Amino acid sequence: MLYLQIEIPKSKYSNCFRNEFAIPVLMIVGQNEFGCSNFLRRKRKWPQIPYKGRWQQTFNEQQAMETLKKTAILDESDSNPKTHILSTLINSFRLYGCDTNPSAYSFVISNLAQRSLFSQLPTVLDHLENIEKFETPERMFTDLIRSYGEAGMFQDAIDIFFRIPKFRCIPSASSLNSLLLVLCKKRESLVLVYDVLMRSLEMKIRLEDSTFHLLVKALCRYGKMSSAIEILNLMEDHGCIPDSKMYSMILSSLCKHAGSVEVLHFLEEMLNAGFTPNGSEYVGVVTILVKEGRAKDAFDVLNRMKREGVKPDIVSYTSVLNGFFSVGDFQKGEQVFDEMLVMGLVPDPFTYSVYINGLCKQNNFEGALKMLVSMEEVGCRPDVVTYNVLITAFCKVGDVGKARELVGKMHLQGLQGNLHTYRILIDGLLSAGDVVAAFGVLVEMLNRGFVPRSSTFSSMVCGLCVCCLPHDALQVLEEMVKRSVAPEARAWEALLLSSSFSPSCTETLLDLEGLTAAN
DNA sequence: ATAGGGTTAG
Repeated sequence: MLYLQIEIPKSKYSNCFRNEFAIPVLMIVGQNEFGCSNFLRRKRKWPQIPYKGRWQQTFNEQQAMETLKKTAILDESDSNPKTHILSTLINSFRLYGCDTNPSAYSFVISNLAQRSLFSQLPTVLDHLENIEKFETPERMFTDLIRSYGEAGMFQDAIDIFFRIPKFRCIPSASSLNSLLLVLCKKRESLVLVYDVLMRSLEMKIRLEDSTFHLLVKALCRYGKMSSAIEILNLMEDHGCIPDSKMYSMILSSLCKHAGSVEVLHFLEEMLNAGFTPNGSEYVGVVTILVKEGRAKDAFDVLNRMKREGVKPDIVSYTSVLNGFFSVGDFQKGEQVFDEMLVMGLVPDPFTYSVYINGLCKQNNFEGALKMLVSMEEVGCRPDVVTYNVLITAFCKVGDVGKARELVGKMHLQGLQGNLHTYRILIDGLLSAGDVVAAFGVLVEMLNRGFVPRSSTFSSMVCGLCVCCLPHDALQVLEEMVKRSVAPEARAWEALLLSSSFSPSCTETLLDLEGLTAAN
């Protein structure tokens, strides 16, 4: 049915309806059983025609709702409305001679919640509970619980949930879920979940897959992994079946929040349940094994992937490669690298950085530089990390000349150094005793907005003092204080010693020390 | 289908 609202002059038809507003009259157009003219002619006969009674009742209820909504809107602009919205609700429906209905209460409750007028809710709810006779739709409570949650009123959310039966409504998993979602929003309210679940079971609410799903999701988010697994195992008792998504969530979260033992154990459980992790979930497993120095086990997982029909990608190979190199098993690393190529995988800058780092660790600098050239030859552009790896290696062996050369090469390729580049280079130059060059790089670093570590700053101060440049040293110290980096004791000592000949320096120094102490 | 997941330093 298509409805069209038009305004009819009040004087002519004001007896149609008991409405003090300008009355919008519903004209029915298109296909309907009344027709426009019938509608107006038969208006007085409606009460006598029983089969049209329902239509009229609906119509009156609509009119009452309109009045209620209009008044509510008027009240919204009024900062201090005179009447309680419950009175408006009752009056609007009384005006049209019809009974209040669930939609009216839904409107009033969501209206109050939207306007954060929670203090008015108890009156409305009491009336709904004690005076009304209709069965309240559960939807009203799920919405209200969500609103309480958004307002941080967790206890009210809990209270209304347990009060649902008093409103002639049988609570199901949907209102339980809405309450659980509220309680899972904050870590502190998680402790209330258990009690709510127990009481829900007493109320004979049937837990659904969705209930377990949201609980597992929340527990994973907070890293409460043993609880998440416990919930997963509880599902069967309630006639629910975990899906692959839940296993995936737990596996990925375990990689973040637990150790490799738990991860491997759960991986077995997941596979036994008939679910296969996807590529990135496997990467997580490989990565945690590598992080714990279990390169061999990581490699086993790689082979496990192949057996499960998941092709290991460049990321998992790079991780395993890194695993073998970081435990010093270079032979196995080389083997993995070759296997990766055989598998048709194309190394990317990550892979090359790891590989070059491995070569450097073996002191094979020639090989590392060759690798840099060959990656470029195959069209893989080295990135900042690739250069940082090489710069670190050359700084470590004291070849700062080569390190600076690499920085130059990097710049030529349009690559800017990052925070690490500067830290590595300055530390390297200072260890090599090239204080002046280090000072130059430090100035550039500060100009680019990077903040050196306290140790770098302090070494710089000491270095400048040794070179009899106390004024520059003092300047560096000032820059530190400006950036809230606390100087190490050796920096103060070096400066105090070297500035003992210059009273003005000492004065500035004491001021700075006071400033630092105040911080 | 996509991206992101994997690298240095400490």
